[in-house]
Amino acid sequence: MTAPREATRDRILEAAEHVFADKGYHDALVDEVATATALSKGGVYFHFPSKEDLFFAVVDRLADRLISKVERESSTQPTAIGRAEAALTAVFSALGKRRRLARLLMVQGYSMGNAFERKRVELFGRFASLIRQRLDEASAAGEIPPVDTTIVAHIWLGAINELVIRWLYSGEPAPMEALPILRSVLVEGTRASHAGRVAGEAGNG
Amino acid sequence: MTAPREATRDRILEAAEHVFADKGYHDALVDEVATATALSKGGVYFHFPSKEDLFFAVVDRLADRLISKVERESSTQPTAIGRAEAALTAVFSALGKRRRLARLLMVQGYSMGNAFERKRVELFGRFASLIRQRLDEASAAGEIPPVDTTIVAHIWLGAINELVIRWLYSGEPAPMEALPILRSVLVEGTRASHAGRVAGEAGNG
DNA sequence: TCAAGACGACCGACCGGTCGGTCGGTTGCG
DNA sequence: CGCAACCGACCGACCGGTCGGTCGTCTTGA
Repeated sequence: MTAPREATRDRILEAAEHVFADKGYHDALVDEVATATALSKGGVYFHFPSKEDLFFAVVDRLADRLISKVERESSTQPTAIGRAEAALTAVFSALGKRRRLARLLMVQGYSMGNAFERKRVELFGRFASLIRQRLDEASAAGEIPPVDTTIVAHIWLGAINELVIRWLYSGEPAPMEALPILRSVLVEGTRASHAGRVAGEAGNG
Repeated sequence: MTAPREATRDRILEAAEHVFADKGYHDALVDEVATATALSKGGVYFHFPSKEDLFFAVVDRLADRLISKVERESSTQPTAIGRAEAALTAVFSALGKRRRLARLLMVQGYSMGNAFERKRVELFGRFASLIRQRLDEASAAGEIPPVDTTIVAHIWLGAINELVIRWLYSGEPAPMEALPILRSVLVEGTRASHAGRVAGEAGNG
């Protein structure tokens, strides 16, 4: 296990994570990643075919970890709405504790330009699904009204996103301070929601 | 009024709006703006000192217009919570009708790199204030609980942001379809919210 | 046992296209 | 004439990606 080959690959990913998080995709130099890995540029290109591939590998790795963590932490709650709320809390506090993770996943990709669109949809789609699945359970269990859970999940995710970015850029409010309000507004709002496509097809996407 | 000087400036801003919205800051070329304005690069640089200044001028111009429009449309409601809801609706549907506006304000700035942070805080802060002011009135009138309206305003704005970006990138759901759910979840959630800094200082931002 | 070759991992100088910005020059209006 | 407005060829820093080469380790076979 961990053949030396994989070990080097991981070191590159680790270094790239730091560099991309600090500088953003565009301003990050492959040479910086190489130096931080104690490798030359050619060495980096031996393991990754392009800067773009390297960036996506970094993002995917972080997203996988975050998603596992959230699934683990939110699975212990007894009620479906409780699991949805736990997922919300887990995503928000994980991002709120690690600036680097948050910067990378929520901000720095855009500097790739329009090539990031696809990845952004996929990435946020995965996060939204985490929440949506729980909301679907809650809806099936009658714990919340039968709204379009995809839209509601994106509303939740968007709220998280904005609070995290604002915290990243301005330092306030501290996530732990904002969390109770976030939870309250979104959970109560979802419980009390009454509009939208109530009947028929909710998941035509 | 509209001295020829200002007229040319406006033509540049108009062209730049298109180019930046399509390509993003980084991938947009000053030469493209010049060509689209039927001007040379030197001509553009006669009116704007740098590409960065030009971009900010475009953003500020659009933000000013959007804010005036929202203020106008949301001021007619009789109740404070009604005005807050109208502001939400106005922002969301304005962005939902004009892809170019939405792309420019919500996405394409990031490709500037970290130099955009400051502007992003300012820009989103202005939009959030639109909502926050109405929430403050609602709070004072006892129409909603005394929560931290700055945080709630950012929750609203974040939800708008995510739904708009998702629509921009994937084409669905159509804003007009999502709006009722958005309104319902956020307004009811704000009405029913109970947690957070209830006492003492709510507006320390 | 050990030279001879093969190979994976890595090096780093270099290439080549790109693009923001400059500047000497031109135009036309008052 | 004089100045504002504009032209467009040119500069030069920048950086992703390439490629011929190196070096240590493994394989082979006599």
